[in-house]
Amino acid sequence: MFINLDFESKEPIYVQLIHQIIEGVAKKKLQPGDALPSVRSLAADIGINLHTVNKAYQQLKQDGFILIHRQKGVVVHPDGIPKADKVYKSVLKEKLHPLISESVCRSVTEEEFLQLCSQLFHEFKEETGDV
Amino acid sequence: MFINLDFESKEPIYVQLIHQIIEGVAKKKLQPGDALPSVRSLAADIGINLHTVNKAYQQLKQDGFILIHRQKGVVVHPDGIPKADKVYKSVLKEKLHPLISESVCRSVTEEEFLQLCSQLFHEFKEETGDV
DNA sequence: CTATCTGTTATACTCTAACTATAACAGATA
DNA sequence: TATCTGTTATAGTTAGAGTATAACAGATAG
Repeated sequence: MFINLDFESKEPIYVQLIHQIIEGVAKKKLQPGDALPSVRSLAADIGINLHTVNKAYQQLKQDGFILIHRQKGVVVHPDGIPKADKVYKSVLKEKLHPLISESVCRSVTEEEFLQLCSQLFHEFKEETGDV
Repeated sequence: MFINLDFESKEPIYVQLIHQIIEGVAKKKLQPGDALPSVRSLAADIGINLHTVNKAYQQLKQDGFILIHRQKGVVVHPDGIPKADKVYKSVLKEKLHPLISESVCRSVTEEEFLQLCSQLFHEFKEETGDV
């Protein structure tokens, strides 16, 4: 796998895991239907406990990113990732709020901020291995 | 004060405090030189411990938002808030990254995302009591 | 001078989240 | 039957968040 954790980070391991898997989906390294490692093998691979991996998987399942067949294993959701709904957008807004508020204080212009976001968006499009 | 905390939130109280004060500065409810309540009075006002307020203040001081005169009290930094430097922008980027990556997965278009940010930026300009 | 305000520091305690360590269970499959 | 899957349960450690007191040092108002 392409998982790369920072054990010194204040960001919990299972959150880092979630982010990296989502990033994998965004960059299409992981496509709908693709299999993910079992909780045990991924845990062993990274050198962490299986419960930590399981916690990440449960969260990803809850958010509609993956399907977990009891004996078949874990799979990126075959129907694709659920589109953003109002709840998601509301949460997104709450997460953006403090970032923008501090940016305003630090004299980051709206243009500059949007440009940064735009740049990040393009990071995904570039690495797309579209058919 | 305009402080409004959610004690049920997973977001630590001191972080909420930091965000709200920064938001106050961004909306110019708090201007450079303005006095902030003492750790004790704010703590009593909100109904929390003075150490929790102090933790928030220390962080804000570290980030250049406020000045703390040992006996005079706490003041919004008279010279204004330090402009965004490379470190800040790098951290900002790291915080935006997972948000954008999930948005991409959920089919939020770049335009839609930028529009949301833009909207948040305008929230601050609107409430500005500029001279 | 004294009382009272400020931030600061120190100690100690509770509670929760994160993470680990084992173990066991149940269903599928080779 | 052995082995793989996810799942559940129990138990332990560690760190962060928050609280509770107390005390110190400098400034200031009475």
